[in-house]
Amino acid sequence: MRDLIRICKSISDETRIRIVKVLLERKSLCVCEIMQALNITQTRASKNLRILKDAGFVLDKRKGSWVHYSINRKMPEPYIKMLSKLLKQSLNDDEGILKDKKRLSEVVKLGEVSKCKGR
Amino acid sequence: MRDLIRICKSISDETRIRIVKVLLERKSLCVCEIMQALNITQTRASKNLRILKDAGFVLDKRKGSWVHYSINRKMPEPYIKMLSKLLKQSLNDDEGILKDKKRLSEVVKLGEVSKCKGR
DNA sequence: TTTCTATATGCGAATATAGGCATATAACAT
DNA sequence: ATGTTATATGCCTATATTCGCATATAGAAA
Repeated sequence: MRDLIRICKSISDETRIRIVKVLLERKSLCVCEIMQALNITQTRASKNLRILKDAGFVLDKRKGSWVHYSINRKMPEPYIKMLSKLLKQSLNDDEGILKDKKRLSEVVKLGEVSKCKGR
Repeated sequence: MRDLIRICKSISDETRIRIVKVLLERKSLCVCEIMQALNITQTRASKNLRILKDAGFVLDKRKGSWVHYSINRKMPEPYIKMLSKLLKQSLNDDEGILKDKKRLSEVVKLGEVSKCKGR
């Protein structure tokens, strides 16, 4: 019960839904790519990623200075699996989500030198 | 986005998950049956039912003095449909849920004259 | 070492949520 | 009409959540 509630709460927030939606677009993203894609502060990105991680929704992997986050596609709990699927099907016409994806493609494509020189 | 968040929030609470789980056991239940099954106050039952109703998870139907609530199985939003399915598969071994179901079967079977003379 | 860059986190303020008590409303019975 | 039962809701308090600021930590580079 506790787990289920934690998981549901983790996607009951607009910022975190947006994070999941951009993560579903790529194999993995580092925090600075996510904050640029969503146009949010670093604190906000980090804290919400922590919540998604604690829920089991995303995995993190340190690579030097960068931490790469990815959707947990390996051995997710059944709840996570179903909800990832739900989110994958959802909001694909949403204005805000489309903007995030657009910014994401720009950030990842151009490297965006000012921040995140990781690519 | 707003709808999705409202729906996820509606099942991010133990009381409401318990309500959905007992409602999944029957065609419909009135408020007093639900409050007895979960052993909670009337206020708590009513308020949480309202939240589930606003999310589109449950339907209500007045029958005289009683209001019968049921899972929205007719034309639920895709989100609701998937999440109902998820909840149907979930927590079937959960101690608390089993207790709720046990109390439910007693309440509905015996009529429990002290409250809810609706049956 | 010091100095960057990337990320995490403690604290505090604003806001949201849950649930109790009292009360309101609705339907029915007398 | 009055009373009784079922349900809903306004107000209040306790608790939780979100997020910004400042700061801490971690790794790479100089």
